[in-house]
Amino acid sequence: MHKNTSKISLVGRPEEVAVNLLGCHLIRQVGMHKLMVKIVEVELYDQSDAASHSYRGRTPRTDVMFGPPGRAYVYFTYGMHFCMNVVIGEEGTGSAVLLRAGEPLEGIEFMRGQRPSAKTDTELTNGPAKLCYALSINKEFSGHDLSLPPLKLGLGVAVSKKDVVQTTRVGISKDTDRPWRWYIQGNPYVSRQ
DNA sequence: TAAAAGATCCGCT
DNA sequence: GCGGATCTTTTAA
Repeated sequence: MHKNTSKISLVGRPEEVAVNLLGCHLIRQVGMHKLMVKIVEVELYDQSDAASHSYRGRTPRTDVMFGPPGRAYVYFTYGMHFCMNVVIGEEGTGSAVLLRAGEPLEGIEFMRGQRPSAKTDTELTNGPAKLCYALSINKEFSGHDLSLPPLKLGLGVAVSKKDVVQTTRVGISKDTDRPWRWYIQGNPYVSRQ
């Protein structure tokens, strides 16, 4: 069995940091509603990576990627969607982990209200932008410290290595061969098995 | 100042 | 499976 550390490690070998975010909880407070998901799919992006926003260095948008670990990096894409990352690595390092999918644990009714186009519950949070809609996360959260409400990262249940699949990333056109996507095998909320 | 690309989602076929 | 929606960010001229 794997030991469950008392603290989420966000510095160290980036691949390890990324895979260890699987099973962690993301907790969002919206007024009286408490929402919680388990992270089931992640992707790693870093400075050496042509697919990463940090590849060309620090810009106004990517500034938080180079900031201290444990903050949210939220960006607006395709003219209509938000995606959320967890900034990792020491300050000055442009690396982050994209949260691509989650499994609702609490507040699923609120999430249904946030996702009117979802025909089934799995469609609530089985994609990076869907996750942001379900949890009501927008650009205002970019730079937010994830140890504080109303958006927190919490320890979940440790995921066994044998339940983790490692593969290439989704939706990118550069550095497509990097095996920097991880997901929990068989979890129905994974965007693409 | 302009132009292109983009870590996606949805509806339609 | 495919294409349209829609607009911020970045880069180049």
